[in-house]
Amino acid sequence: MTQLQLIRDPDCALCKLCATADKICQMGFGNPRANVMVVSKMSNSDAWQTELESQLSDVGVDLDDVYWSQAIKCRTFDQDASNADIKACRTYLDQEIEQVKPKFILALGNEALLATTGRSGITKYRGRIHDRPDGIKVIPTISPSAVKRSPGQLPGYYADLRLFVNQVLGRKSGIRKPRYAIIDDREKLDILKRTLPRVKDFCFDIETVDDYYQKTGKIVSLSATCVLDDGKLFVFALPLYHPESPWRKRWKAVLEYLKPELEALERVTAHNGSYDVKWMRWHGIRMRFTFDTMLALHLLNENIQKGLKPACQARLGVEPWGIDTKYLLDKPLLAILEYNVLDTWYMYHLKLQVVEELAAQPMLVKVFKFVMMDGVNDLVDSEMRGIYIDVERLIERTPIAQAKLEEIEADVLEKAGLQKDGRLLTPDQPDGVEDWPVAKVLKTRGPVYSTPNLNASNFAKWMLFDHCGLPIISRGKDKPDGSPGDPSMAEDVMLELRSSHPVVQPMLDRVEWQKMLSAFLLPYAELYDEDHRIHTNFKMAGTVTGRLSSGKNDEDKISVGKGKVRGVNLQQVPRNPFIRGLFGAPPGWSFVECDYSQIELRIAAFLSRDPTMLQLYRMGADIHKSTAATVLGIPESQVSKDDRKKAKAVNFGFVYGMGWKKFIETAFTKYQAVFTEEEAKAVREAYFRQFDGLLPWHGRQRNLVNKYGRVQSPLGRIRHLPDIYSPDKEVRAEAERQAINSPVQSFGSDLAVMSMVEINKRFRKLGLAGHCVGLVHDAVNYEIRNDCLREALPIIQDTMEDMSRLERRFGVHVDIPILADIKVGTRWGDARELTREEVHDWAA
DNA sequence: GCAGACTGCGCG
DNA sequence: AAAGCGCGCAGTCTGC
Repeated sequence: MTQLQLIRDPDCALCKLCATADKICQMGFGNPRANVMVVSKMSNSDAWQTELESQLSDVGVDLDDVYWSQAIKCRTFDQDASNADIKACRTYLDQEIEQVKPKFILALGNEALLATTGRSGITKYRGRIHDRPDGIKVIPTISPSAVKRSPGQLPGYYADLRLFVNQVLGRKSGIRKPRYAIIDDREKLDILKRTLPRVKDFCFDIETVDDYYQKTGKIVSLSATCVLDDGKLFVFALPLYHPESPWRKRWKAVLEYLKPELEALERVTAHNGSYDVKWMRWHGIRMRFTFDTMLALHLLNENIQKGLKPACQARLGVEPWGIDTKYLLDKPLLAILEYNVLDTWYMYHLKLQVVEELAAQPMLVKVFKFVMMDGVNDLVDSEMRGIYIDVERLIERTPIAQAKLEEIEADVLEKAGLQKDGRLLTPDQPDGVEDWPVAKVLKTRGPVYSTPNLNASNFAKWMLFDHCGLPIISRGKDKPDGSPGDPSMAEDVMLELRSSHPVVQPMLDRVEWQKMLSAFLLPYAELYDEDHRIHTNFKMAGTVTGRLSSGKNDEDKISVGKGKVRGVNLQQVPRNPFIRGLFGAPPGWSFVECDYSQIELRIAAFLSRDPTMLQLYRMGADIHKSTAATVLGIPESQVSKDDRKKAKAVNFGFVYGMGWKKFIETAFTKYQAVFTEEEAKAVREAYFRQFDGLLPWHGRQRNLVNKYGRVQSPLGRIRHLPDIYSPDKEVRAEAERQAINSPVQSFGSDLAVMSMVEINKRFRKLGLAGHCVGLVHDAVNYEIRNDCLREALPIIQDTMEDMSRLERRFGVHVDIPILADIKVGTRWGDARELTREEVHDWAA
């Protein structure tokens, strides 16, 4: 003990915390020879310590064998510890570890994770075993205080604690490992082929190298845990492309051999099956899958980690398993097969659990089936098909944008009074002048540009705020060391400075062109395939509300730039026809976009029961126009197009709880509309007088989330909002606003997905040549062969607007009209909106 | 050279 | 009294 206390430095000033700490540099306590060290963020209060001890005791930790320590040795609640503070403090913890020599460390919270492993990101690393260079095993989990704030985290937290104690006691997991058949000769392959028709549930997983659409893409193995018609389990591993595999040269033929049986499977289960199914379809096996454990987990709790491994560890208490899948072909085949099998084995057990939980909530089962599973299977088609891009236009427009950008940048430098060819700012920059140039550039380790970097870089900030002398209106976040953040170059700031200096306007202009090039034109040029199509990756579990997210695969995010990697976000294609008009339909086909008209506002009317909104929608009135008239205090007939646009900001903002302050801000940045404080307050008041059902609805949602910690969409989708239990009232208020928005957004998005599924179904039934190429929250995009337009257009619009399926499936009666607008053209950006008559009489 | 934090901006 | 919501990605800078 004395030895340990010697580590302490009561005069420590390595970080800023000592300024407010009630006791500086406090060491840990407990058994100085313990096998187990528990590291918290700071020293715990007595109450916390008692609770923590009882939790650990619950799962079987011997409290006499524990040394209790902290990442931060100074205890203070007046300021937050930054990563730098934690790192500074590590010296004491390291010495403690050195002296105590524990075999296992339980790290509670991100601070403790950082202090014991040097890694940051507790949600990523929790529940995994980290081997320190000194041989000590660290198991991180979330902090007990996070669990207090979010009681939904409790099961996962306890699972991590159990994993920890199992490691300490050398215990194995609850689920025994399976025996499985390795299909490595013709006879076994035939047995498999004969067995597949008896399979009632096929829980499968594949191991792969590279991407499915590349020539180098191979399926290394396929495994499944199968439930047979007699209820027995059959587990197999089929080696495919691997140096040690008997099928290494015939792996595609093997798949082809099993194709009829695989395609006939009744129930197919996978974890993130979109991935596996894409591979199978690419290799000619037209599989649909019926149960995705990842999507089920997401539906049950949108806030938790959805990976197979963390989920199984948390729910089944199994030990971490797995191999490094990076250079799969160099790994021993048997290890791969074992890993592959375990994935399916645990997936099967996971499914047993989640099926039970879903079954207890019949509404969720329907969302799962009709929105998620139906949706994800159709989205796989859309992703694989891709969206057609007009390569000629792309090639033509890219240099236009580049030239425009160069021109603007030259203008910027000229207006700033700088030379255009580099960092030299004034002629004959003498050495030692305290200016931007060489000295400062060389001090930073970033790239040294031959031309100035006018993005929000140090150079640009120097140019605007030092060289041109613009006032600093707002700054970014404070630096970790407490110094003030960098001056902001955000759009609203620039807009405000526009009149102060001629350099500002071209700076504003260049942002738009820079973004177009770097975020759209250049990536598109890299990503289109030989059929001139661009592919995205839709995630059904990518958002907390049930919306889809779109973009690259997670794995691909790292390797982007190292070659052609698929995946572009098709939900953020600029509305500007210069970009949006690049997408469209191939020759002979048309691009059709059908989007719900003001869907979220209609849903807000439906849910809030606001009489005025309901009335307006039932009359077919233009609610944005009406709002414009109300807030501007003018008759509707005098509302201009611009006024209507402003009213959109009003509607969408106020419906979800925006205050007058934020309203002034968004009205200015988004619509260049200037409101004074009084005007903004008056507008807000007028708005809620006009729609006097909205605030009571907000109140109802607030009550619900306060009472239950969650809210539900009309279809039963649940949004868990544990932040409502936060001691911080701003955090609670945020949860309340989310409680208002969530059911609306959720319902709207489920409507769009179900419409897509139904449209696809009807197209298939009628044999129409029309394919969904994307879904943008409240809009579906289709490519339709021209000769099918006549039949297809009314189907699309009618299906979108038809709410009778909802009534039949969910018993939800939508009592206001839901309308969808339809646009047809050869290109997305150029498409023309059709009247109802035109939709139903396209031939003309 | 990589990873993470942060800003800023594209979409609904 | 005050409070929009939901995403993904490019780019910069910093720490290691």
